Amino acid sequence: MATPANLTHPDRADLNLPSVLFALSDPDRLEIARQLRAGPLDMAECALSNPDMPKSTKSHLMKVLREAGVIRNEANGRSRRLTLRTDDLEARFPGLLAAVLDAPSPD
Amino acid sequence: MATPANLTHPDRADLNLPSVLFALSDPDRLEIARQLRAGPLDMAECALSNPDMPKSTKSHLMKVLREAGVIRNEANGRSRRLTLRTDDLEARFPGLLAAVLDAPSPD
DNA sequence: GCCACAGTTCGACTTTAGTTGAACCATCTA
DNA sequence: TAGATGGTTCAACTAAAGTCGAACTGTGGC
Repeated sequence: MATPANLTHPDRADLNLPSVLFALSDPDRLEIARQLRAGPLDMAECALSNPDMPKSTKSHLMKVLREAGVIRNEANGRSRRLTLRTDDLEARFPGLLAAVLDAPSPD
Repeated sequence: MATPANLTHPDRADLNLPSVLFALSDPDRLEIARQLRAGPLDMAECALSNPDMPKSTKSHLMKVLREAGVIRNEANGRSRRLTLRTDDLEARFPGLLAAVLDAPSPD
């Protein structure tokens, strides 16, 4: 199996619209994407609605975003560097990311 | 219960981003939204990937789109008139609908 | 080396979403 | 007003997604 240190990421050409929309259709995952808009963050810096969320659950959220191609998740010392795949998403789905992240939510 | 003839639709102000993204994250539902882009259609005119889909399943797809506020579903004689809520979506989530419907999909 | 740390993965479980036949409800037509 | 038509709703089931403790892995500090 893939070692935890080397996670797989879909190629830009393989980004799939339904998967991206699904990944962003969860309030927690959407919030993560919004936080990453200003630049990469280490995983521990990513604040969620529920600060007591178990790390396995948080890791799962990241997995869904990563497998959809919304974020990159790379080893960074003992931590994890999370990066929004802005360029890839813009190239494949022009205007989509901005429209989603700029949209009012929850209200 | 609400009679089949009078379905409820969320107000523009109540449109919720995660619900809209979720509704559009299914290939069949996305396809329906795309078909409605050119203008309203009667339900029977809406062609799906699987032409043998049971009507209860098709009705369910419409329900998800309607409850998310993506489409209107109104009585039209013995049929149903489906309308994309373009203006409401644009007002609440500017650029989102166009970005989604213009995006390449499945490839 | 050993240990603490930050995160991933696994496995079992709960929850939510999708699927479908059957019953039902309006509407149109004869 | 009876029957056919086009759809919704219900109920029961299947499938998929979320949750989270426990075990595991790579890294850094001592």
